[in-house]
Amino acid sequence: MKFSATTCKQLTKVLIDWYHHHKRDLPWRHTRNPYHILVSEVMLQQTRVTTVIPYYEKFLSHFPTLESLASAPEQSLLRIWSGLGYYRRVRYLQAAARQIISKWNSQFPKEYHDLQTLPGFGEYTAAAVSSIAFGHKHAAVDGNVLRVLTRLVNEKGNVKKTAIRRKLNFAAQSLVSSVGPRSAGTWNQALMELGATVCTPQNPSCNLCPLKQWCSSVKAGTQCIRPVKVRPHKKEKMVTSVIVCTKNEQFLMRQRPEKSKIMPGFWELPEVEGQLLCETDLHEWGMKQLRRLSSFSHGITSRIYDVNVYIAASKGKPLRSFHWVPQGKLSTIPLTTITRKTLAILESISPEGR
DNA sequence: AAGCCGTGGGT
DNA sequence: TACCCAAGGCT
Repeated sequence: MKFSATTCKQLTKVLIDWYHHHKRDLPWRHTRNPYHILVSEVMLQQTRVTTVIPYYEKFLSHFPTLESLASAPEQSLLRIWSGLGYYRRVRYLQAAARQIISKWNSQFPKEYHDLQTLPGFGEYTAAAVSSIAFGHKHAAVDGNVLRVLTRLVNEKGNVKKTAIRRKLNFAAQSLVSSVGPRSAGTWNQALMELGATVCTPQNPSCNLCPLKQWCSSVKAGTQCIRPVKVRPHKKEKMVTSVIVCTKNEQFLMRQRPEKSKIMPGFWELPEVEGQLLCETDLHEWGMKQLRRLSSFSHGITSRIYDVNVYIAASKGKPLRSFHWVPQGKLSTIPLTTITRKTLAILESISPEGR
């Protein structure tokens, strides 16, 4: 499982050379600012590069420094992050910024073990930041690297298991240890780039791969069945109804509670489980049903929602938990994606707002 | 350790 | 359509 010192030297040199010729031009590859690199790493967690790019630019234009992030109101954080998903990430990011200022005297920690004490920093992010921003030799093992290494050594175990992870982490560490001084970040990114563009989950381009000569899977012809995948649970189907209730250019909305497990602090239109069949519930909410407009599909983690959109009219006093939000204020508060999709449908039907 | 946390794009 | 994800971390 362990590569020889000679193999490590050759393999890393070949891949780093390949990287210099084939790397994509990405915004976070033009900076050495550890905070900016951190923002990119957090955004890229479980999120595609093409999705991240506009969010990265927008986020840094609003919060260009650790200090500006640390002092930002939570609502403005959530608003900028809205649509990117995994909203806990941005809360951890702000908590980390505040810790760096308070516990580290505003000096960005350079050591892997110091970085790992910060909220939102797991093994991967600590290794990525310490190597990319500071050149420290820690293996950043993400999903791409896991796949590349699995194929390289033709690992047939389940990469979700910690025992297998340990083996692959060990191989990754032996490789990063062999690169030249200050090249650890380049090496880690090269390995990830290979996984993202050549050693892809489906139909890997082995003919284009600079590591082909060392790849055990290519020798065995097993690259397409590595890594072995375990069947995830089927997504649970759900039905919900969103109610658009307007009055005087205002929308009836509520804010999700801070203790909510999902999307805490975000604003949303009134929503109930299932189809909206009778109007009696609506009356309690201070609404009366007018008509069903349309429906759309939206997935949230392990569930897939069939979202029905209804238009209702205001009638009497709304529940205390609801607020009238002026249309012009919608762009200043964090909205759930279901709410943004619903408002977009409305917009497409009557562009001027009603 | 396994399950949860979002989303949009590709097949 | 239904399924597969994409630079993970936390509980």
